[in-house]
This record gives sequence, structure tokens and C-alpha cells, in this order.
Amino acid sequence: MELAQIQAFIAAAQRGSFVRAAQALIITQPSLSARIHALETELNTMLFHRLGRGVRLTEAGKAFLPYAQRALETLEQGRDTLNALEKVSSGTLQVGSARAIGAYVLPDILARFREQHPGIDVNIRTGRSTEVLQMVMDEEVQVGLARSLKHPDVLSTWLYDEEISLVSHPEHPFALKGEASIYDIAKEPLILYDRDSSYFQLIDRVCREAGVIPNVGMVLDSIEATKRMIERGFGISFLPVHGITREVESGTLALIRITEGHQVTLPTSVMVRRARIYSPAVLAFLRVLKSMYEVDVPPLEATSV
Amino acid sequence: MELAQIQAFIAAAQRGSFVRAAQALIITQPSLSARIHALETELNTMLFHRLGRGVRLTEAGKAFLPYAQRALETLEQGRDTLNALEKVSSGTLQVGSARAIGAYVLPDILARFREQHPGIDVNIRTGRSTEVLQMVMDEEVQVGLARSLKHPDVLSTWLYDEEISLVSHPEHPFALKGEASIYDIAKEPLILYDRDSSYFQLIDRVCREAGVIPNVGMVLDSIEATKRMIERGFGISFLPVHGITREVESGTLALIRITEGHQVTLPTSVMVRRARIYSPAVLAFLRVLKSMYEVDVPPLEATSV
DNA sequence: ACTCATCTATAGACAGTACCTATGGATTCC
DNA sequence: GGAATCCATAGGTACTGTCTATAGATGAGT
Repeated sequence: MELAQIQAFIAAAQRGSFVRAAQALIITQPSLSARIHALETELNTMLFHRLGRGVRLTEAGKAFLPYAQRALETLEQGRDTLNALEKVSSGTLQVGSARAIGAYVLPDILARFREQHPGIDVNIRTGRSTEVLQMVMDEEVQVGLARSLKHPDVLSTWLYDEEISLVSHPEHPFALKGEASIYDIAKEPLILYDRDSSYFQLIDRVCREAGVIPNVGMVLDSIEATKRMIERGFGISFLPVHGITREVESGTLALIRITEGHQVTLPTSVMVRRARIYSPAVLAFLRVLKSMYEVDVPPLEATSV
Repeated sequence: MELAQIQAFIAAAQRGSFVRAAQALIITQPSLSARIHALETELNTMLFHRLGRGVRLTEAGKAFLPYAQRALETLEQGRDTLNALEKVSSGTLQVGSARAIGAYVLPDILARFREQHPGIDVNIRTGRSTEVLQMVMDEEVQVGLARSLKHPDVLSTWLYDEEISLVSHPEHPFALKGEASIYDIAKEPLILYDRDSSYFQLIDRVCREAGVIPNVGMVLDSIEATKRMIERGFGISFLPVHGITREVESGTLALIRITEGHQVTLPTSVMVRRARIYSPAVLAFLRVLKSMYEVDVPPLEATSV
């Protein structure tokens, strides 16, 4: 059985004539006759009575017709679904981003990306790093930017280390001195945010490794809220440097060096689901990351269809 | 799009490997790879991610798979339906018959037919001649035996004239005399049957053409009941000769000649729906009729598949 | 890190197919 | 009875779908 035979069968059934069915399918009448004959041979039954002028469905033909029509309609619906999907995803890029990256780093990346690829729409979804990993796994997004996490089905490429700095009010004794020791830090009320985040766990780990128990004054739910509290003198915090460049330049927040020289960083990666081939939009985005961060992104050698 | 491509797509989706899908479809792996590639080219989308070992459906592939499976299932159901239809009708013959023919003439025909074609089952459906015509029209039966009726879509071939004879009790004055006039007949209680049948209309017409009003004593519902009443002396009747041969031979009923020489007959035909080709069983049946009645039956020159 | 196994994709050859035109045979219409 | 129309067959041919052989890529094992 071939789809061309099914098409011939349906066309002949609808028109009662091999000649008119052939015209409709833009083939010659002997070709259509041969298609019908081949189908009847394979099904081992006559589908049409041949009259002097035209044809008429047999009982078998009448019985088979609904199935034939439904099968072709189903394939047409499948094709339509793919076309709709293509329309939706063609020229778009889904990016998953950890919150800190999404708010303070991704805008620069997107500005550069849009310069070079104005026709590609980008949809951003944010979450914690583990959530971003899952989005990539489930193909809810095509590309993820987050703290480096490992999974056998995901290809991660390190881009940069996010620098985390101690921050205080500009008139705080730490700011006047320009530096603070771990011992001093432990005595100040510490403002943190997002107890479940990798950032929170990082700060907690750094303090404990330094042998101090952090004096957590409050836990907020965002970097922005944290900045406002520090500006009002309610405490100090560790924040990603990318997130406070504007406040530091305007003098409302101060970066404090740690006397012992501790460097706190979060390695940040780009993640894609492992596959042989990536869409042009994904490849374009990875090229922008490569040029901005001057690192090799492995999938870039793969070709697309 | 070809069904072979759909089959390859489904097999690969189910097995996650072109090699195993090819094995399942009993083709080589490059053939399967080519089928998938052709399908993806026609649909203008990737259906599979190619991994190092095996393949995985893309989102587009996942979206298309249910449609592909449903289409193949639908065609399989269509094929199953035809197989079931074939099983029902293969080796069987549906015959529609007028009641008088079905009871007294058809048995001889069927005896002869079964001698020559023991493997063909015959299903008989009876009714009045107009009902038999409709059965042939609707293809509820393949062949009809009834009073000759005309329809543009039905091919009728005369077989014989059914002789209708006056019948009485053997000790009835008519039987003793061996004949009766129309005048005499009109004075006797006439027993008829099936007021709506062509036979009833025939008798009524013959009497009126002879200028007499039939003295209808009773109307029964079958030839058998009519015979029993005549045997009990309740009246006389006109009956098909084929239907009373046994009673005449055993002396329980008598055939009465009509003095004026009236001959009452019903022309009897075989009917088939017009078509170019007939099944072997239909052709076999028509051949038996041809040899029994020594008439040409037109469709016999047509060939079957 | 290297080698081997496994999988998909490509290239070239070729038998089979699906289409064409021409025309035969049958039926219908005038 | 002849013309028109329709379906079926025959012969020719360009194209297709499959094969084998092998290239290229990835993953597993050592």
C-alpha cells in the first residue's frame, strides 16, 4: 500500500471516474488505473465496479473509504502541526538563566546578540541553577546560563567566574577602612537572600571554611531588596559584582576587600542538551558567547540541516 | 510522504536506533537512514537528534509521532475490515428469490448448483418481486430470481414463464368434468393468497379481462395453506404448477383446464446489478441457470479479477 | 589518552518501478 | 450504426529505492 494509491482511490471514489481523478491528481488516466489496480491486488478485493462510463464503489470500496480518508487527514494534520511548530520556533531562541545572570549579565549578552541577529526573538526563563539544568534537560529551553552543573545528557561550557564581593554602606567602618577581616565580618549583621540558592550555600560554605559562624541578620528574596537594606544601614552582604556596578559608581554602596585575601566566585557556564545537530539560532547565540568570553564552545563545530 | 517513510520513522522512534529499526523492517541501515532523511526533507524539519549511539526524537518528532501511528493504524483497520468482509463473502452467494420460486423452483436450481460447486455456500432471502429487485439494487443480494421487473441499473434476463393453473378438490364437479368455463369459475368460492403479490394481481387481472368478478371466498398467506384448504373442499384456486406437482401426482389435488383456453403465466427472470465484473460465485450460478433453462445470460462473457 | 566497537551518513551501482504515449476493447449516447 | 468516452494493456524510459562499501563521529573499555 502506498499513499499515492490511497490518494488515487479517494479521488476516483469522489469523482466516479478514473479520467477525472487522474486530472485532479495531475497524472495520466493509465497511471491512475494502474494505481487502483495495484491497490486492489494488494488488498485482494475489487474496490470499484467498472461501468461503461465511469466507476462505482463496491461494498468493499465503500467499507474501505472512511479508513483511507481518515488516514490521509491524520497525516495532513501531522504536517500542519509541524508547520505550526516550525512557525512558533523558527527564528526564536529559548534561554534559561539563573536569576543573578538574568538580571545583570544577560542584558549585555542579549544586546550584543540582537545587534548581530535582529530577526531572532529571544524568550527568557529564569530560575535557580538546578532548575535551569532541568529546563535544558526537558528541552523547555534550548540554552541555559547558570552555575556550572554536570549531567551526562548536558554539555556544559565554562564561560567566566562570577565574582562575589562583600558590600556595605559607604559610611560603614568597613568602607572607611577599605577592608575587613573575617573576624570583623562575623560580628556584623549579615543580609542574605534566597536560602535555597547556590549563592546562599556558597556564602555559608566560605564562612565556615574561614572558621566563623555568619551572623545572619535577615534573609530577603532578591538582590535588589538586599541592596536597598544595605543602603539604609541595616547590615552588610556578599553580592555579585555585576549586580551592583551602578550603585558602586554612584557611591551608594561600597566594595570591601577581605583582609585575608579570600576570593569568592561562582563559576558560570552555558549548557545545551547533547545532540549531533543544533538549530541555527542556538549556534548563533553560542558564537556570541564565544566572542564575548573568548572561550571555545564545543557544539559550534556541528552543522545544522 | 510515503508509507515506507512513516514506517521507518515509527520503527526508529520506538527503538532509538536506525540499525535496530532497519533490522525490524528487514532493510539495510543506509536504506532506513535515507527514508528518514527524505521524510525530514519533505517535512522541512528534523525528527531525530543524532547521538553518538542511536537517535532521540526532537520536539517536532514527538509532535508528529502520534499522527504517524494513528494513520498507519487506521489503514491497518481498513485492511482488517476488508479481510473480514472478504471472509464473510468469500465462497458465498447471496440469492434473493420471490416466495413461490424460493419454495418450489429454487431447490432444484440449488441442488444442481451444489453438485457443481460444493464449496460455495448459498444464502437465500425471500420476498415479493419488487422487494427482490430492491435487494439487488442495494447489493443486499448478488442475484435475484423473481417476476421480470425493469430498472436501468439492473440487468434482467428472462428464464421461463411460470404456469399458473386452476386447481380443485379431485371430487369437485370441475375435476370430474376435467374442465370449467370462466362463467362456472366465477360462481365458485375462490381461495387466493398474498393480496399484495404480483400473483394476486395477475389472477385479478385475468378474471376481469374475462369479464367476470372473482368470487373471492378467502385470502390466505401462503400457497401451502391454500393447498390444504382446497384439499378440504373449501373452494378452488389458481396456483403455480411447480407448487403442486406432488399433490397432483398423489391425487389430492386436480388441475382444471379452462374451457375458453386461457393460459395464465408469470414471466420469471434472473436479475443482477449492472457492473463490468462479477464474482466467480455469481458467474457460476448464472452458468447453472443458463444450462437449466437454455437461455443466454448476458453477464457470462464478463471476466473477473 | 588510545584503541576498538558501534552507529549514522554518503557514494556509486543497478534492478525494479512508476510514469508516459499509443492504442485496444467495451459501453453509452446520438 | 457511428462517434465519443471511459478503462485496461503494451512497450519504452527516466527515475527511484535498495544494495554494498566505506567515511566520519561518538562512546566504551583499558
